[in-house]
Amino acid sequence: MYRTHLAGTLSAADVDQQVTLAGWVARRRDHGGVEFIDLRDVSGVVQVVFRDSEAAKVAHELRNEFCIEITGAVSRRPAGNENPELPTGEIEVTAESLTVLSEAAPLPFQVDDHIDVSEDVRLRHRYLDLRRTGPAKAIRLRSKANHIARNLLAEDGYVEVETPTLTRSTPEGARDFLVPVRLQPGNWYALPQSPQLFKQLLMVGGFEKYYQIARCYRDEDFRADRQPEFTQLDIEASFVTQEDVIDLGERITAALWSELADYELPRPLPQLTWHDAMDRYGSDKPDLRFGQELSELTDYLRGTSFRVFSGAIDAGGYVGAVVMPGGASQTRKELDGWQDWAKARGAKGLAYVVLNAETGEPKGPVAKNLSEEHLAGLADAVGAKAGDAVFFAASPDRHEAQELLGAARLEIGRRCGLIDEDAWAFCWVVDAPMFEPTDEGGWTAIHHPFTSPNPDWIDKFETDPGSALTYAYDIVCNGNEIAGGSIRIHDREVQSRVFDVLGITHEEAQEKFGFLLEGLKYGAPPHGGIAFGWDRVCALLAKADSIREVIAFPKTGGGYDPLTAAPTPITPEQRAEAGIDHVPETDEDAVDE
RNA sequence: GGUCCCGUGGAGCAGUCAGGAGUGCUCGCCGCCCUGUCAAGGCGGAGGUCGCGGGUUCAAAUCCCGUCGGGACCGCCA
Repeated sequence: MYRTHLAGTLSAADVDQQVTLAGWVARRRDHGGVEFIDLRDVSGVVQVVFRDSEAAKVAHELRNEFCIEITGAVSRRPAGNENPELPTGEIEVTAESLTVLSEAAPLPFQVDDHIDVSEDVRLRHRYLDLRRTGPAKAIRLRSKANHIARNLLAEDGYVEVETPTLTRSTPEGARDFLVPVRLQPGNWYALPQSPQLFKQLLMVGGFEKYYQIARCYRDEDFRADRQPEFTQLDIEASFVTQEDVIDLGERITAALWSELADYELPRPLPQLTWHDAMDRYGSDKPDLRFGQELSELTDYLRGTSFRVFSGAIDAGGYVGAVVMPGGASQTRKELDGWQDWAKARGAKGLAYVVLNAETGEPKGPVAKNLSEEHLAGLADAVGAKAGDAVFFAASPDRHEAQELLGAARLEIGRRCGLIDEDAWAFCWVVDAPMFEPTDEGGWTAIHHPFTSPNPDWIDKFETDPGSALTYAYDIVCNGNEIAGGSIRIHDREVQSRVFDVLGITHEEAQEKFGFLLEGLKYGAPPHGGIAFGWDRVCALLAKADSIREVIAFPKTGGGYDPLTAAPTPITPEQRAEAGIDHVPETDEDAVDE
């Protein structure tokens, strides 16, 4: 045994105890005749004093982050020398012996909680970064989250099942990571984008309740909340309705937030339909921490001579607005800045009217184009008052215009300080559409192609694919989708009709996921599930800006791992052996995808 | 694929707009001093391809072009 006690657990109750401690030199304060060391281990920090001993001579050689072992007696600190900042501040350990277990080279950065270090440097020496309180705490929090979820699901009779990571491409829609197969040159595994099909087959397999903390892989561009490999808490159950899954999702979320964020979820959580969310917030993951709901003006402005609006209205589209409180006081430059902001996200611009702070009189370039009547009632129509700015979006594509307003709403929330950073606001978004139009005039699944239409549409979704609704549900927290799921199709006939709408031929369906369709033949139970974006959940609980904070060894934006320097080139031998360069003998050998 | 920001001793910054000697700050590092500190203190010292390449100029950290790396966002990611 290297030690008898943990540094951070010592207290006045241990006075006169002889203890052996092992850990790191967090800080040293050398006064010549007496030297203080803050000894840090996993439990915390305690002050070690070196004075008048052989050990004291060696102690002068200590440097930060040396790994050491000391033996000595616990004593109460001299009166007036207590440190109320430290849990162990009442006592100290007077070292009688000191062993240096491992010296530390000069550090690339200070292992010190109050020092700012760039993320790049932190990740390159992540093992040092993780010695710091904040980063360590985030990873420990994630461990607790895993534990909470596993406990709850196990008590509910859920079975943890691992599924393959070397598998076949599944149709989530992202780009696959591919792995060459030495034994079958020209054939490749795909890393799973999610365990979706496997978990459905586990339902066919009669497990009824499955979960897994599953690693998933998608080869797309990265963001603060995206990594090439990420984790889902993946759940599926048989003989469940949407209400059952929503209840389970809420119980898991409630347990996590109760235990890790000291927040009790107001259950049941509010449910918004997907269309409500779009109409009111311009987003399918609305941030409900603040108001500023959108106003639809399509009918109000019908008949306007302003071409930007009439064009959208006449095309059967949408005109709407969002209010920026106090926005009339913005300078011309700031208002122009909104145009650049809108253009940066692909819009033509962001029309606006400002209401004079004293008179409420509407002003601005757009105001000149609107009739007296439209201007007179505008403030009431959008819920604005004198001194506010009103931003408009108009488009033949209703959702496109709403999404622009939704993005503007979030920007307004940020700029006007409307968002309480300590607040939690959860909701479900339900009744999502099944399909959305593709650029080629066809249809694509909004969720995934195994999502069941709801009972209103199950017999007729082909007749109006754009309006058909699904049994799909997302849980949203502060504007983040933290989990999403659906009731699946368990009927081969329905599944095949969905493929028809998606323009997937029978042959293509067989080629891509024939194994699922085959499985559905043999008495597949009704089933559904949900998957939590685990990195995002943990990041929210940790109040972290990026999911990289809750990943032990994350990658940077380019998919680069600063610690291992992966990915790396391979040797010619590896290349030859992997079969990467295999050329199909005939065109028929190449799978057309 | 696109837009914006950043790159200066080991760490974090200032200096760049308005060109004039590698100039400055905080921390760390090395040496010496110091018996009650706790982000200890004092004195002294070392440490630089101003990301890289090219251009303009008498002169470039600074201006221009390109490039690499990092970050944020749009596209993309059901």
